[in-house]
Amino acid sequence: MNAAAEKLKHARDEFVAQWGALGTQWGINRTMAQIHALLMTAPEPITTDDVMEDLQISRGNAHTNLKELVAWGLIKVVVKKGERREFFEAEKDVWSIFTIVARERKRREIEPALAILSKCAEESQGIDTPQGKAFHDQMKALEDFVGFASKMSDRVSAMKYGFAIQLATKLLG
Amino acid sequence: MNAAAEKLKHARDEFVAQWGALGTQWGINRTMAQIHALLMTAPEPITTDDVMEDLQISRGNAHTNLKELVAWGLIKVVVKKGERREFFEAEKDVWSIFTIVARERKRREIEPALAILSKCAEESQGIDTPQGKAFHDQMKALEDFVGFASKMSDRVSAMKYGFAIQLATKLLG
DNA sequence: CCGGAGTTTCAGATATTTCTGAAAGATCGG
DNA sequence: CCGATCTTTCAGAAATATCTGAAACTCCGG
Repeated sequence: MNAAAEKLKHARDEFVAQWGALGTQWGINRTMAQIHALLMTAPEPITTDDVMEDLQISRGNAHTNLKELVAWGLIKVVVKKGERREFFEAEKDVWSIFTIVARERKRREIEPALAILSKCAEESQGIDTPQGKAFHDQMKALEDFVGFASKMSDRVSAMKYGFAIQLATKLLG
Repeated sequence: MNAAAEKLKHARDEFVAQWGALGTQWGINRTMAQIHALLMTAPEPITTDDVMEDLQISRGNAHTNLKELVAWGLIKVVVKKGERREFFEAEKDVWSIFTIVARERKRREIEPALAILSKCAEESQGIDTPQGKAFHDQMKALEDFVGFASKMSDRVSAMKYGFAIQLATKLLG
C-alpha cells in the first residue's frame, strides 16, 4: 500500500472510531454510529461481511445495526446485478442527513414529551387550589413551548437546503 | 386529603414518572429527569431528604443528581434563614430551560463532533487520490455544516424569548 | 424438492451505567 | 475542641444496554 492510501486509511479509521465514541453522547449506540461513519466514507456500497470484518463485530450485531440505520433512512439497501448479497450505501448529503436525524429525534424526544405534557395539562385542568393552578399553568407553558418547537422542527426539515442556509445566514448576520 | 389535592398529587406523580422515563430517550438518566420534574412542579424549594422520600431513592443518588442539575444550571441551591440544610429550586421559565438544555447539548454533542471533523478534514488534506479527495470533501462538508449549526445554536440561545418567538412565527407563517 | 447462499432472530454472555449504603468530610453553635 | 447536623464520596451491587454465535428461516437455481 502506498503512502496516500496509508494516510487515508488512518484518517478514516480515526473518523470511524471517534464517531462511534461520539454516538454514545448522542444516545445512539456505538456500533450503529461506527457503521454509519464507515458507510458515509465508503467509496462503494459494502456488504454485511465487509462491516463485520472492518469493525471486528459479530454478524448479529452488524445485521441489527445495519437494519436500524435503514429504518432511520440514513442508509439504503442496494441490489447489484448478479449478486444475491445485499449491499449498503449511505446518504452522504449533509442536509439530508440533518433532516433525517431531526425527524427521528423529534419522533423519539419531542413527540413523547408533548404527549405527556398534554395529558398532565388536561388532567390538572380545573383543580381549584393555588397549587393546582400553578401546576396546570406550568404544564400548559411547557406544552405550548414544546408544541411550538415541534412545528418549527417540521418546518425547517421541509425546507430546501439553499433556502434554509439563506434564512439562517440572515439570522446570523 | 381532599379531592383536589388527591387529583393534583396523581397528576404530578404521573408527570414525574413519565418525565423520568422520557429522560432515558434524551440520554439523561432517569433519576435526574425525575428530580427535575419534581422540582419544576414544586411550589416551594425542597431538601435532599424530601427528594429521597418522594422518589424512594438513596441519599447518594439524590445528592449526585441534584448536584448534576445544579451544574447544568437547571436548578439552584437556596439557603433559608435559620436552616443549615440546602434547599433546591428549579428554573421554571420555559425559555430559560430551553437555552440551558441547548447550551449543554451543544457542549456535549456538537462541539466534540466539530473537533473530530476538523481533525479528520485536516489530516486528509492533500491526499492525492480520488478516494482521498472524496473523503476530505465529505469531512469538510460535515465540518462546515456542523460549524454552522453550532453558530446558529449560539445565536438563538442568545435571543430574548419574545424576539425568538416573533422570528419563529414569521418562519411558520 | 434439494442444497447452498444469504438473512434474521434471540438466549445467554459481556459491558456499561446507575444506585445503594455507609464511611469520611465539612460546618457550626456552644 | 466536641458533638450534632448535613454534605460528599465511592466501592460494590443491581439494573440496563449491547453483543455474540449459532440455529432457524428465506430464497432461489437446478
